[in-house]
Amino acid sequence: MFTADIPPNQSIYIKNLNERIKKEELKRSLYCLFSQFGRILDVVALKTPKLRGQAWVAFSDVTAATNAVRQMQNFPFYDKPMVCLSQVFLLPLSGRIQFAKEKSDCIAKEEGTFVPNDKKRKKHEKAERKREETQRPNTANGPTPQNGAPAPSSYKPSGQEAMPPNNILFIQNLPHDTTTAMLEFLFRQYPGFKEIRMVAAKPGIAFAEFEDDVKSSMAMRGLQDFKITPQYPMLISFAKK
DNA sequence: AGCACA
Repeated sequence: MFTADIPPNQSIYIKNLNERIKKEELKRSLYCLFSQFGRILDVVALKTPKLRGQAWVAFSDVTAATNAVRQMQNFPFYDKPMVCLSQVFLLPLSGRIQFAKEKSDCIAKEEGTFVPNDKKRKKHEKAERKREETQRPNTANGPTPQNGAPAPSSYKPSGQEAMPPNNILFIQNLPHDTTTAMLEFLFRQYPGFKEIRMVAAKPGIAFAEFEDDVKSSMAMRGLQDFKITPQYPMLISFAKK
């Protein structure tokens, strides 16, 4: 059963996020993290006192949202750093992802049922503005992503899709600052995951080992073309025997 | 802990 009595809908609500992450970074990370479940219409995160550490992700359909809630609940979250994009943030703990209580504005707008609520907005407007004024660059917190001008992706499909099934996957076209932890995060969602191996001397590629080739195939299907950054859809094939 | 979005 899902958390609480909120009926499934297109938007999910996430709480217990690391509050030190800047808003834009958090949104990008969540976008990256959840886009594996379907098309995302909007990610909302505010840093107001009441709303910090929380976020909403609106999907284009409830199936995607349902998968997101279900998968993330089964995820062995506890105390492991959650990694996405070049950002590491503390995970929401297991069970901290639910369906949103109310319809996201972006969805209401698509349906043509959107009605602005001035009262609520006015209140938060003030808080937001105040925050913006007092906000200063925050360098002391957490790792700073090293995203120096990403060279345009220079990958060419290598025809390895045709390799015979293998319990080990070969992953190409990764951003050069991809870490083992990021890939573990992505691949361990799939049953039978064993480990990620990267070679320091060869940036941009990695190996993901599964218990067998049926399980590795599932992960390949699920993560094929997953974009850790927008320019780099990952290219997954079976490793050479 | 905490359910919003001009």
